[in-house]
Amino acid sequence: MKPLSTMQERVFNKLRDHKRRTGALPDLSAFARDMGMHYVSLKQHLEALSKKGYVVFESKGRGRSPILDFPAELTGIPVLGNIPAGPLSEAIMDAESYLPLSGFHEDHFALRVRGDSMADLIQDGDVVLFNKRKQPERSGQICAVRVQESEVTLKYLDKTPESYILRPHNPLYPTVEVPLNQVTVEGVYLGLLRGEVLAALVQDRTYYS
Amino acid sequence: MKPLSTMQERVFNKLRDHKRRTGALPDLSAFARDMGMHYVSLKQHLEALSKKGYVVFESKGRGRSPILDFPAELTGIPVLGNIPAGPLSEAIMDAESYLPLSGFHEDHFALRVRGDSMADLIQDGDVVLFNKRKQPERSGQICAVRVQESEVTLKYLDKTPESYILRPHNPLYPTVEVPLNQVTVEGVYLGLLRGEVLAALVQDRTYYS
DNA sequence: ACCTCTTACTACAAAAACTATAGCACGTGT
DNA sequence: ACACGTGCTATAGTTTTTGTAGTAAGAGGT
Repeated sequence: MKPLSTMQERVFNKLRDHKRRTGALPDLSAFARDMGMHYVSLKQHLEALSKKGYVVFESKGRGRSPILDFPAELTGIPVLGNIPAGPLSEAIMDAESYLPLSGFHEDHFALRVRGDSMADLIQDGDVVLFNKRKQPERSGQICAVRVQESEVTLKYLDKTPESYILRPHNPLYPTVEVPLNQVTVEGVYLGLLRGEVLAALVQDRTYYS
Repeated sequence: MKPLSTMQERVFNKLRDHKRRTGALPDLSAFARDMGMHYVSLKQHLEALSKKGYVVFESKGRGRSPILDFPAELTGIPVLGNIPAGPLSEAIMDAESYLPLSGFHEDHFALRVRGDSMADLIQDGDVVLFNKRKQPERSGQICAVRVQESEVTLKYLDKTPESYILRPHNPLYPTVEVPLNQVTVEGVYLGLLRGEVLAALVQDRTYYS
């Protein structure tokens, strides 16, 4: 992503603050006044931000309110198809879609579950929401864990002084014990979505007249 | 809910159509042209609709775009705490909250599940989405069913020539067979939400400047 | 020296939205 | 019969936002 100039970054930050405070985005004129900046200057900055992909900005003509918003990649929670070997940040780069869940964002990601190691609690195809910053504090929390360099899997996680115990919900799968240093906790379970709910949320946000 | 006059209803329907077609709501002027109606007339109709609770309409002053939207009760899916005895339509009246899931609406409702008859597939506290118009077409679909005048429960539903078989997922609960005329299928399972996802969606929509 | 990007301004034009006011038509109540 | 309110429509004028065009100065790279 292209770097921002000083003013562009100030505009972008103020815009993000406004969205957090009020939930919506301001008028251009009001916003320009707020920034102590001329309307035309602000517009130029927004056009630059739009060209660089930081905002969605689309003028609609004289007198008409323009479209101004953040792109889904910046406000939605990334939904990952599967998490292959490699760092999590890389998988987040090519998310298959984004969930527009306000309140969450920076510390969260979602995973479309493959397999049934947590069945029947979590089904194949469910989209599970995780916090990627927190470490599990209680024993028995569901976590997205990576053993050494393998794929990420979903398990109940128990901690002993020198190892993690990875416990599936499905009794057909084995419980395994792994030394602490071989385990990376990629995220702590927060909730899930199943079925047609997904289609309603994972809409690409298209903009209309 | 107060009745609408001829013109008010036409405005309301056209507004709903526009929202369905384009996803957003139109400018007042453009919309008035579309209706072959004067701007001021349209505004009066919208004010009347607003007073009767059919739309949210808030003027912001000259030159400023007004706020125009449907209230959550009309676009969101009602989430029912529990479904007591009595008709479903009555329970929908006092929904505890609404899920803003675009695409769905009129034929759907959600239920906050109590009990664990479908555990571990569906947990206590999950919010399950249903279609209330469709009847189950395949055997073994999960449905919200009411036996005679009792509370609504969640079960797998199988149909025989003269009875329904209500099968729980949890083996601790009994499978029961009930004559056709004693069973009402209130809804067919579509999907579910679990955990903190709910807090992010079930926000009351407040409107800002 | 030349070009591009960033930043900023002035002046003007177009559209949307609001206000005030007024004219009909159609009831209801007195 | 009359006044009154309600629903619906329209005209004229005001304010605000938004957009367009053109100008200009400074930074940085080629």
